[in-house]
Amino acid sequence: MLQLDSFLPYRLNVLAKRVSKALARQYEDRFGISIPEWRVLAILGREQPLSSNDIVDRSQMDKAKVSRAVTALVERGILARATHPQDQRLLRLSFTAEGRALYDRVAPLALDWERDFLAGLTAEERAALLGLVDRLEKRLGEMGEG
Amino acid sequence: MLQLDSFLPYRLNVLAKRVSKALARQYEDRFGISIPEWRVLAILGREQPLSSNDIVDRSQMDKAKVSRAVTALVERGILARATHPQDQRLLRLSFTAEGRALYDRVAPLALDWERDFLAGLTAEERAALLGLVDRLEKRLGEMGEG
DNA sequence: CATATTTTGTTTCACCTGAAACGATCTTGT
DNA sequence: ACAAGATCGTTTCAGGTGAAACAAAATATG
Repeated sequence: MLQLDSFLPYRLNVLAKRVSKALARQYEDRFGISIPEWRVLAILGREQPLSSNDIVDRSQMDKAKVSRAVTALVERGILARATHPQDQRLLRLSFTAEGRALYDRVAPLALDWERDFLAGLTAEERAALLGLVDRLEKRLGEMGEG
Repeated sequence: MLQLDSFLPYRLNVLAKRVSKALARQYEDRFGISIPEWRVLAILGREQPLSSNDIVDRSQMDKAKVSRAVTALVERGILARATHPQDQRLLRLSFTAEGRALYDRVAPLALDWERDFLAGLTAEERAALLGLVDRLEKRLGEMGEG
């Protein structure tokens, strides 16, 4: 018998969607950034420059979505889009000065929200949760799911 | 510094999306059921009859999405849509015989997939994960998200 | 009672999404 | 060097999405 309360795919989806929406409220209106745009920024905040494909790999977004988010961010002067010297198919995406400044304002907001969200968990519980997420991702890989 | 690897909103979203897609592969082609339709079935599988609003509450889908999924399932003869005798605004949704038969074939598929997916976790880890999801959902409620 | 307000589910509309087609570039094999 | 094929990112297009407007029905208020 399928018990939805304990059916993990269902529970994960509901939780993830609520978290995404709640977090988006922190930056959408204030900075005019969509969820896909925020994801691009978050990934570039860690590592730069990256190609669109790199972002696709790291974000699990499809390449059309990444392309649109990148285009919007470039048009707003937040990202610089250069081409790779050795391979002109590849973009080399990085923050402009303005983009870096924006990221430096948005990222703390996101981290603050996360801290508040996780306030009820101990450090051990947080680590355990991340560890479980890691293992489940790995399991998906083993199962041949992308 | 925002470390995306340990940023839970990001990790949850990537995981949930992959899980949803992988699971959807189990039933989409074989039974012609979309993800929202499957969710409606899963909820009705546990409790019947329900109104559309009940399904909205239990699924975190918006009411337009539920309305469309229900309409499609009714048109396919999978759900019966009766009106409540005391309140004619309310639908009383339940499986037809065909719908019950379909559910009885799809649900085991979903459970099998989940079992395979969770094969690497001990029973304790699974319980811990569900417990954490519960608490995070509750936390979102406290934060006024929904 | 009469009317205002609320609740339920559908529909509209502008936007988002992703699979597939595409042009451009690079790589492989001969 | 050349053709065939792969890879990268953009664009197209058919369909999905959700906020808001809506109609129908119930409830609350004076």
